Amino acid sequence: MKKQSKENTDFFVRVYQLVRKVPKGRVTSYGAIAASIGSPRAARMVGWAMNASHSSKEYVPAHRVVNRNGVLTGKHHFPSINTMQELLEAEGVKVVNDKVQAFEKVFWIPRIKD
DNA sequence: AGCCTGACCTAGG
DNA sequence: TCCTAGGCCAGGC
Repeated sequence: MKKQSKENTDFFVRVYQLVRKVPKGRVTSYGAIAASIGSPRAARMVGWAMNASHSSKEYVPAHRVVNRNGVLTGKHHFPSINTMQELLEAEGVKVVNDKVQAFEKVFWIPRIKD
């Protein structure tokens, strides 16, 4: 079953919808998202999708997406390198040295099923 | 159609 | 423990 629904949402779109489901004050990892969409090895693509997220009409909380180490690897891609951290802190996520504190606790496991 | 890039992840030295 | 190398998938040129 290669093709799924006619919607056949592109890889990017799938990521966007999933990231949008990330609750405030929580973060997730690229690999987790990739795995949730069915491509655990496409973690890189997730980041790429984030880069194109600005293309998405809907708002995508890319700041809630970090790498497996809980480090804000994508902070450099934000308007300001401090934007990502401030956004997270504004949501209650503590970030120190560009790294999410209590990452395990704030880590949110994405799931397609609502 | 082929080569390069990228906000990652895992493994080996 | 830090550094290097490879694989991975999709998009851009």
